[in-house]
Amino acid sequence: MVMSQRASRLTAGDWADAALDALARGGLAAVAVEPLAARLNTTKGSFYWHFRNRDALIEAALLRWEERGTTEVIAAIETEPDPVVKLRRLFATVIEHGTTHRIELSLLASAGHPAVGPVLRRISERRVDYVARLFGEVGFPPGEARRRAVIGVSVYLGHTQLANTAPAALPESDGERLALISSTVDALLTGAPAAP
Amino acid sequence: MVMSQRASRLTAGDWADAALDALARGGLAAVAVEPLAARLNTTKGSFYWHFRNRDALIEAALLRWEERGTTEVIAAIETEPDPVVKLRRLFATVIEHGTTHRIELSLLASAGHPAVGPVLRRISERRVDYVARLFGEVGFPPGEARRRAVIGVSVYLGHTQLANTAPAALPESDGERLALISSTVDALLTGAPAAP
DNA sequence: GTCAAACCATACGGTCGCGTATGGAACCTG
DNA sequence: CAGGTTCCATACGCGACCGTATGGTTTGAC
Repeated sequence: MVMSQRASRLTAGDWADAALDALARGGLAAVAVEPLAARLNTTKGSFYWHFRNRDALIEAALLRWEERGTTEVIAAIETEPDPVVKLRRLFATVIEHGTTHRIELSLLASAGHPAVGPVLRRISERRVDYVARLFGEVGFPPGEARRRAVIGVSVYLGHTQLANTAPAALPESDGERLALISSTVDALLTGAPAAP
Repeated sequence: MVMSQRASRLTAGDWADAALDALARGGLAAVAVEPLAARLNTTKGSFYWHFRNRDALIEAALLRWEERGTTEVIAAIETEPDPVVKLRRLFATVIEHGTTHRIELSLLASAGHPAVGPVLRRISERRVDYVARLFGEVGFPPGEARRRAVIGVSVYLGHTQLANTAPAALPESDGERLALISSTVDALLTGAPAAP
C-alpha cells in the first residue's frame, strides 16, 4: 500500500483502505491523518477534501470493513445450498482471511469507541445469527442451534486470536489447522436430526 | 483508582496498576504518563523517579498482568487434584475475570509492540500447554490432549470476545453461560479413557 | 537536630497530530 | 480557451504528551 508515485487522484475509498491497513498494523491509534497521507504519498489537503475529520474516516473505513466481512462473506457462502457444506466453508475461512481478522483483533481494543462498538456488535451478532440459522437449516431446534452457533463462533474467534498471538500453539500446517476446525464442525453437527 | 487524596508515597507497583487500569479502559494509547499522574493525584516527577521512561512502565505493567493471569490462576486451580474438576474450574473463570480479559483484548491491537507481542505469546502458549497437560492427566494421549486444548482455549477466548463485543449474542444469565461452557467441557471430555 | 536518600512538583523544549485557512493545480464542460 | 468544479499542498495555531532539568519535600538513620 506504500505508493511512492501516485498515478492519479485519490478517492475516499483509497483513504478508507489505507485506514484499514493502518488499523490492522497498529490499531486505531495508527489511523492518523498525517502518517496516512505520507503512506499515500500525498498531504492532508486531500484528506480534508474527502472527509470532514478523522472520525468520518474511521466510520467510512469501518463500514467498508463490515461490508466485506459479513455481507460479502455470507453471499459467497450462500451460493452453496447444503447447510452442512455452508458451515464447513464458513469455518474454513478462519484460515484464509488473515487481514480481516487482524483488523477485528485490533478493533477489540477500541470497543468503547463510539464508532467501533456498534460495528463490532453488529458483525458479531450477525455472525452468530447466521451460524445459528445454518444449524437450524441442518435441523436443530432453535435453542440448540443457537448454542452450537455460539460455541462454533467462539472457536472461530479464539482460533483467530491464537493464530495471531501464538501461532506456535496451533498445529503447524494449514492442513492440520483445517482438520482441527473440521473436527470441531463435526462435533457441533453430532446429534443432528436425520437428513430431511 | 481515582485517588483525590493520596495517603502516602506511591510505589512503582501503584503506577503499574494504574497503567493496567488505563490499558483496560483505552488500550495502550491510554497508558500516558501525564494522564496517569493526574489519576494518581500526583505529577510526573514521581513517575520519572520510579521509571526510566514510558516503555519501562509498560513492561512492568505487562509482567504484573502476566503473573496474575497465568501463574496465579494456575496456582489456584492446582489446589484441586482431580484433572476434570480442574478443567471445569479453569473454564468457569471465563465468566469471572472480566478485567483480565479486558486487558487482553486491549493488548491484541498492539501485538506488534516489542513488549506486548512476547507477553501475549507467552500467556497464550502457557494457557494451551496447561490445558493440554490437564487433558493428558485425564488420560488422553499427547496429540489428542493438545488438539482438545486448542479447541477448548479457542472457545474460552472466543467467548471472551463475544462477551465484550456482543453480549446480547450470548445467553443472558451467568448461569446459562456457565452451562454453555460446561457443555463444551463435557464434549471435550467425551471419549476420555476410563478413569485410572 | 543533621544529613542523606527517596520521592515529588514544576518549568521547559521538542515532537506529533489535529483542524482551519488559503492559494494553487488538475480536470471537465461548453 | 475560459471558467467552474474537484482536488490537493502548505502554513498556521493549538493541545497533548514525552523526556530532561532543577529545586523542593518527606522520610529514615544516626
